[in-house]
Amino acid sequence: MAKNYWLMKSEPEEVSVDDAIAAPQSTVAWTGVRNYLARNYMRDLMRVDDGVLFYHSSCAEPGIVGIGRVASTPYPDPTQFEKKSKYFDPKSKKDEPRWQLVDVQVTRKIPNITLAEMRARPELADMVVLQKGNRLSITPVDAKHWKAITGRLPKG
DNA sequence: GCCAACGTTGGC
DNA sequence: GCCAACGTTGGC
Repeated sequence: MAKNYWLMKSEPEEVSVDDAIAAPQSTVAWTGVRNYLARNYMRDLMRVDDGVLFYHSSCAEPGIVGIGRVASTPYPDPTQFEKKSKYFDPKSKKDEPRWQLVDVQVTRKIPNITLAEMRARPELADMVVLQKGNRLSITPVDAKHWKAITGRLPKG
């Protein structure tokens, strides 16, 4: 089965690429997704070893700051059951969890490919994340876009 | 802080 | 099932 590729947004004030790299195995559980389409991508379409573009959002310089991989099969997001969490979902049942997530492992940090830089590159113009009105925190990435982005990174 | 875009909720 | 109101995202 061919690999799929994904762009996953994280607010650096919550989980930055450095936070992820500092975590055990440089791996973090992708908690807090509360959008059904984004959930469905994780639950139904992601496979272990799919490629991940780690994106910083809601910050001074939004952009792609790391490369990673899907590091687990889907499982229930624990924060949906934590009453003190801002991601608590009172409608979710333990025996029928509403929100699923995957683990993401960051394999390397890269110099920020900013949103402005992405928009300036014609070969990236039809990336889902760049489309007008897109707000999804997880979007699929075409293999051609993955190659265009990862194919011209500095060594390291 | 503003606001465009879009998802969710709830009354009917 | 419709749709107005409301909430959230996220760039600027």
